[in-house]
Amino acid sequence: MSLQTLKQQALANPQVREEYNKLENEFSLIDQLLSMRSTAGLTQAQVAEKMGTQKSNISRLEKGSSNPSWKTLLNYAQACGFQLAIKATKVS
Amino acid sequence: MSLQTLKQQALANPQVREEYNKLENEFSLIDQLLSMRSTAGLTQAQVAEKMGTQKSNISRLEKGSSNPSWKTLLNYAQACGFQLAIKATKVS
DNA sequence: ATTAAAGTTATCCTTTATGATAACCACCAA
DNA sequence: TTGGTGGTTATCATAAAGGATAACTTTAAT
Repeated sequence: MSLQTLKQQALANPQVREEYNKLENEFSLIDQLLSMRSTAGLTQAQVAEKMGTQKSNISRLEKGSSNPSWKTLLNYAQACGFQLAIKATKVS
Repeated sequence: MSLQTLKQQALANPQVREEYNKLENEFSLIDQLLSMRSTAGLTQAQVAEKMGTQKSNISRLEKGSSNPSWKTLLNYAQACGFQLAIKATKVS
């Protein structure tokens, strides 16, 4: 059995799929944060300053070890010169 | 001077515009939550049950008086049968 | 090899989001 | 009018987010 089919079977389980989807979303969230800041050409310290906080907090945010609030996401995006919206897509 | 031009002038101020953008985003967030649940045809109590919480908390969430965490948004979306992503668009 | 800048990690403290419960309002059907 | 359903509000307790500071690692430049 290949890894692919193993993954398929695992994802056939609705419970597993839910967790998987959540993980995917978390990954993409962090990716988006990083990509916003890098295309803005800003350092963590610069973003922190614009947000009125500390660079260590930005690092914590970007390392994915936390669970940011919506307002924090908005502020971060704004500091990087972006506007934010959520995209909801029907699943299953 | 018309209301329109007054608004334009106000929005010409970067600080004002930042706040305005944040508000717009907050509105659209709540709209999306409501729309997810209504297209799913679920009651607050049903969503609450799927999320493992209480209907009063769902109400609080939807009334916009709070600032939900990303995971809370993911859970809510999932309970309504949606997947979530953030869309970042360059501004100004 | 040194230095400086960028990023990471740990810790403490304060604020706030979230869970839980209970009482309430609005509406509609029986 | 009564009962049921969907939604709201208030309050409390607890878990967790976010701010601040400091020490540390990594990386890049000279």
